[in-house]
Amino acid sequence: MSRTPLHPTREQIELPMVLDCLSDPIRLAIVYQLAQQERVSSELRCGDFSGLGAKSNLAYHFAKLRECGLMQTRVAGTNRFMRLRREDLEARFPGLLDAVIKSAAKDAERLQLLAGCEVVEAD
Amino acid sequence: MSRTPLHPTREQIELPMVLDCLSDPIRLAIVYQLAQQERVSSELRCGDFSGLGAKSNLAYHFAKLRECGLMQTRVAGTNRFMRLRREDLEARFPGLLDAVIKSAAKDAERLQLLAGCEVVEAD
DNA sequence: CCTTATGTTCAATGTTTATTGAACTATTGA
DNA sequence: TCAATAGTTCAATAAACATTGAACATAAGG
Repeated sequence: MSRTPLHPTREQIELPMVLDCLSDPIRLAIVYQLAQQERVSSELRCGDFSGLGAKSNLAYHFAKLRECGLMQTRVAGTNRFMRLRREDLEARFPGLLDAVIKSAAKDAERLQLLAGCEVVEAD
Repeated sequence: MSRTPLHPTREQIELPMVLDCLSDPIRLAIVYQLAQQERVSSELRCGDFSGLGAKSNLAYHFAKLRECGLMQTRVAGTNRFMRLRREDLEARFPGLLDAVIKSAAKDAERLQLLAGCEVVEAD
């Protein structure tokens, strides 16, 4: 397995790529779940999203989320911890991420955003 | 030419479709141009976007923008007038459209948003 | 009428996309 | 050292997408 993957710099983050990333229901669910969890911890493992699909498909979506600058991946042992790049996104596109997450929250059931993912309390 | 095309009701507007629509550079440019023009007039003709591509390709993008609920089309003679469905979008996804348009404005040159479209003063 | 202007629709093309299962890599812990 | 765990990568597939030009429909103006 390669080392920690490449991420775009803040300046390299592009609006169309970000919007396209967020337009996929699975990726939107990943981002939403990360945002929900933020009050508890800013990071989640890949495995915490297993309710959203098969491992290899999730890896594909994780890669897209990384490439467009929405997420950071940190390697720790056999785990990868993901977090939203809130500050970078806020710097590039003020208010955008929040607006999307709030919009998603409004439609949470319609979007089946929480399919199979109980939000776990940190210990 | 068929009569005024179908538009989704406010409640039928879906977040992923809206984001996907806005993720295409040409459609983003159309929305941006409509938003810029709003201070002068809330409507633009299809032909006003001819700087963005070939007619048939634009018609394709117009259809997408209509189907996802971002635009309204009004038929008047041989012209079609388009306007942003601001109120419906604000009701469904508060703050989202503004955040996207502001983000686009920030990157206007990078996105080549105004390619071939001088904003015309109303008379 | 006939012509012109405005858009849409259609068919064809090539590209990108999401999804799957299998193979692979790397790390942990027994 | 061996097995189990966590993720990624690859190849294959089917579906969706953007783009083009030609054909079409409709309305306006001479």
